[in-house]
Amino acid sequence: MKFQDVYRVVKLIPKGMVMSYSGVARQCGSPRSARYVGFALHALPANTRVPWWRVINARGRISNQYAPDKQRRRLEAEGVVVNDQMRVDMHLFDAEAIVYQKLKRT
DNA sequence: CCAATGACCGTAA
DNA sequence: GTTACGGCCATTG
Repeated sequence: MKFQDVYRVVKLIPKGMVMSYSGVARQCGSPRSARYVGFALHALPANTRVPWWRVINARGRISNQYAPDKQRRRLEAEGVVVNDQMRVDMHLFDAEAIVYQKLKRT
């Protein structure tokens, strides 16, 4: 599992949906590397086209400490509902199953 | 090479 | 619902 593996999976998250760090790690084939996913996203340049804002923690919370407001605005712009505690309902917006199907198809 | 470092997670109390 | 802790592992210095 490398940075590029993380980016490849994150790019498969559809607009208007989210995925947890651990979910991304699972779909990369390294289920225990959730922490590393955050490390990979942190390393992204500002102008990247990798949709890093669609990755939140497993409890549905925005845990980005660097640009939480930007992340929230981008999610809401796509139709993702973020409540006043920076939380998203993972039951409604989790894209892991969809990403899994996309990867399976290859 | 080795140790430290994370935008984390699951379990336990 | 909460806090605490150990495990995780590619990258970096």
